[in-house]
Amino acid sequence: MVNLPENYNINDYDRPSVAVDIAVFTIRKKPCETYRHLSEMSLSVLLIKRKEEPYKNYLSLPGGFTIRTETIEETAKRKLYEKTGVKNVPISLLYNSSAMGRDPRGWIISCGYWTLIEKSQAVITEENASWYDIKFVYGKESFLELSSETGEVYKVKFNIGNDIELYNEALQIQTSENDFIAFDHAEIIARALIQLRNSLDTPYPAFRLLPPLFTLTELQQVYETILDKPLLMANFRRKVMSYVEGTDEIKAGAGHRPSKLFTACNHKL
Amino acid sequence: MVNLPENYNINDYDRPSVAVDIAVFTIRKKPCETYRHLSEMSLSVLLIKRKEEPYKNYLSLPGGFTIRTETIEETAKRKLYEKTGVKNVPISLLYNSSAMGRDPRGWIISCGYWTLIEKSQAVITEENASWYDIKFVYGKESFLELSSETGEVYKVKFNIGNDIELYNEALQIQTSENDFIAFDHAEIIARALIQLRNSLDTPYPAFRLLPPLFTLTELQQVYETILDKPLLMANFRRKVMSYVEGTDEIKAGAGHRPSKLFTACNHKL
DNA sequence: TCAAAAGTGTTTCCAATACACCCATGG
DNA sequence: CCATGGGTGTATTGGAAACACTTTTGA
Repeated sequence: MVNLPENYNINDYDRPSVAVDIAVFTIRKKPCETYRHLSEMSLSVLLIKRKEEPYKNYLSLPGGFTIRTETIEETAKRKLYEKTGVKNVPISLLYNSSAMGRDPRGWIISCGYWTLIEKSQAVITEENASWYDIKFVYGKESFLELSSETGEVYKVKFNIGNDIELYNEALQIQTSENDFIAFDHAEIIARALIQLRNSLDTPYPAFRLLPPLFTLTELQQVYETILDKPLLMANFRRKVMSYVEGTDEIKAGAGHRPSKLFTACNHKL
Repeated sequence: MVNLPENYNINDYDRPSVAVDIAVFTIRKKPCETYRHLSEMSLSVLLIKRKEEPYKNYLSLPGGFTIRTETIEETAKRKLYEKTGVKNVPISLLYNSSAMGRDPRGWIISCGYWTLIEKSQAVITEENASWYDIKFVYGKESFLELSSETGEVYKVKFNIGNDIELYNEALQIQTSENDFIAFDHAEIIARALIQLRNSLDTPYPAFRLLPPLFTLTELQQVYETILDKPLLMANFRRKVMSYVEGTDEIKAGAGHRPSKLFTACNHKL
């Protein structure tokens, strides 16, 4: 039996607006260079050029405000559906962004999520939304590079400090010099990319970036694109072999030996 | 340059109250059985018997509402400080709980956190707050057992399904039969315990449950208590040796060979 | 014919595991 | 003395990494 306190009025208390922002990643194939070579892949994130203030014309993540009939995760999935047409995919919580002043409209906290979708499943209807290739560039000055098909290239400088005392990743995003990403979405993007990179213990996330039938080389390319480093084929195959199932189908006609097509399977041996 | 949209009024939109709830764990030593034996340890969680409606007299996690001058994490740390006097400890996000009807007072979402504190650092002033030993009990019917020093024993039934399709843990908490835990705090407690168990890749979390000087057997006992299984000493020592530093101090007078005292160190070799 | 990818086998190395053994204490 | 915990060494195992090798295709 649950009762309410007497004279309780929820409106007596100050309340924030609650929004979600979602970093949606996909894998795109670049055009083949020669008839022999496989097409390379690139990792891309969905960004929307804002048409409204605040941050008009800045790049932002898809998102929106939650409503009382939904859980926050349901809001994130609904927004994902509205922007991409993709349904029924898992979506992971990143962190809650709630620093004072993060949104000039007032007290608005944002729940940051990330997810992966197969590009062919997505229908991007919103005119201002498009895929931006994304990669970390390490060097004297590390940065995150976002590049559009139309040739725009944006750089987000960042520092990642591994503070063992805090037992989690301390990330500093520097966008003050060249502001082009709305709100604190640069940090959400960077954190999502770190999470994505750390998510490949099993190939399940990678399966979500590929069609139902795929070659093991395609799966390996997904890994190599996300991790940004080459892997040895023999070892990679041993690693994922227990998660995939061979089919009778063959992918041929590519200027070299045809390859067997595989499907994801849920029964790890 | 950031502008606001014209005629924008944040009060035009429906907003939830936002709260935090924190699962605070500690390790307690049970009394020694004989002069020879070491004292056993138990894992405990801090619970508060509510004095107010709703859920008056039910057990609940420490927590409270966020305010606009704090981040949500700062709210969680402030609430931790108010209930335990403990400051400057890391605190980890679990998940956001936001299902409709989770709080009878209205639209209230809760950000669930968890943390570890050393018992001797905590000063529990609130009269209705106390430590409850906690452990998973597996069997035909699995449940989570909470027991107080005064002899109260509460059981929370649960189902954990590993849904590979969702790539995360699906947890079903059943408290409908014997309701004694307020709100959805049973789920937060269970999820926090799962996170805690999965957090022992490195001994850093375990260090937070021990005083600055500890024996390797104490560290191993912390592991064994959290994981609820025995570990082999030789292997455990090799595993943690690169994370600890020996001191000249010795713990003697325990009815057996004295043991060296160690400290946590941050420079993993 | 041959470059490129598909696919397999072998060796090495490291870390987790299991287990055996000795040491030191104090009641 | 001896139960109990403190502490170390060694053999085994399994998986990751590195590398060598063969097969198959289509322009």
